[in-house]
Amino acid sequence: MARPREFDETAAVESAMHAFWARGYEATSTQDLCEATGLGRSSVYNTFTSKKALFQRTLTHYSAQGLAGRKAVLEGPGTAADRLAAMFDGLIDDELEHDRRGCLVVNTLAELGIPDDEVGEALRRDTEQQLALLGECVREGVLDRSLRDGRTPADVAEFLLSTISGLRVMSRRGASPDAMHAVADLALSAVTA
Amino acid sequence: MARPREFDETAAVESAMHAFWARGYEATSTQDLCEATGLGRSSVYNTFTSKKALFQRTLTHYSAQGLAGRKAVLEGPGTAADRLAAMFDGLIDDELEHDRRGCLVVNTLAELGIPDDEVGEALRRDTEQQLALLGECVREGVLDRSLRDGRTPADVAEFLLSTISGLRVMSRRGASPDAMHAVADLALSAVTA
DNA sequence: CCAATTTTGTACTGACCGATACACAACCAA
DNA sequence: TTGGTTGTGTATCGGTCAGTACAAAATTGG
Repeated sequence: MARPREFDETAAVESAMHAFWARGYEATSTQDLCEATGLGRSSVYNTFTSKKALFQRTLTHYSAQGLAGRKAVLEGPGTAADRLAAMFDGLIDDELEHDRRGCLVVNTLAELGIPDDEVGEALRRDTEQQLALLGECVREGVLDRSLRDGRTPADVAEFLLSTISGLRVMSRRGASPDAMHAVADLALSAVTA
Repeated sequence: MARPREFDETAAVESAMHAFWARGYEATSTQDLCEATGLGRSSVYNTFTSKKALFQRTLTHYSAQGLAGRKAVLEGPGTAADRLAAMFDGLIDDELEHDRRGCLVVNTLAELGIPDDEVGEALRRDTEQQLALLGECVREGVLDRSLRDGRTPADVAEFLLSTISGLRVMSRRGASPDAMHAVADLALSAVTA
């Protein structure tokens, strides 16, 4: 047909994701994105149309990646309570490994809220899927008797997601791992049987 | 001595605060700040030195205001558990009244992390004071037997502050008041006797 | 080898960024 | 009234912003 790409599109999205993740949407310039991806301006705009469109791509990429990892933990072995504990441990480890950048979705929600465009849609979709995943785990926990009954799974899922967000913000302000583990433990104590 | 100011400095800080609060630090331009405060560029720079310095002023102003309000609730009447419940109710009402802008401190933490300057110092100071206030309330709750014993007040304070941050993010993504109340209630159930 | 098609590099666009220079207006002390 | 001092308005600074124009380069099917 014509001249082929000289780069891997997914790898470029991944690189752009790290740039946005580290600096936030507004503070990341198109120049930053070129340097992060190694692409020229032409290639960036030819492939991704605009800064916002590329950001939306990175968001959905981040979301899919994060959901897959979380799903692997929440559908793993052990009781639902065990799996939730593992999820929190994983989150804290992740923060320590990734320089306390927080969660791209949480950071974006705080910076932009839910904008009335595709970015907002991506944020909403991620939230819905997180809640669905957590809600399913809660339902399983009621059955395996590791989680308390009495609240709707949806409410407990909201509580867990809120705790996740709280931990992400906590990490962002540099709280100690011990403090974060204590918070996760206290949150778990509210839902375990 | 010389020509007097034609504006109230505190009122200008308050206006700038709302601009930063609504749009975030990076997305708020000096032009926005001039329009929000009603001042000319000269007056802004003559009075506040730089955009960042003005932002730091708005942060400390916001923090002092928020801490005063929270202190009034947490040192009010009733058991410690009652006061914590009132705090959460107040937070949710506040979010609904203020167009789900979240908390300026939480939004800034998510957007900037803890920068190595006076802004970072202001963020740290606010966190410390929030934790101190919450910790004191927890200590009182152990004494009046409305709160569970067994965790250190510092850990419980971290949990409560994390829940507050979580609720702020939750509000930012447009969660329903019912869902937020359910989260606050579940968090309270983890700490009440 | 040649057209057709797409990617790439370079240069550039107008707009806006944060910040400043400077003249002038407005006040106070004397 | 005058001199000193400070606030204000206007015009502007160099730099960077997101985005584009366009020609050269690289590939395919014919």
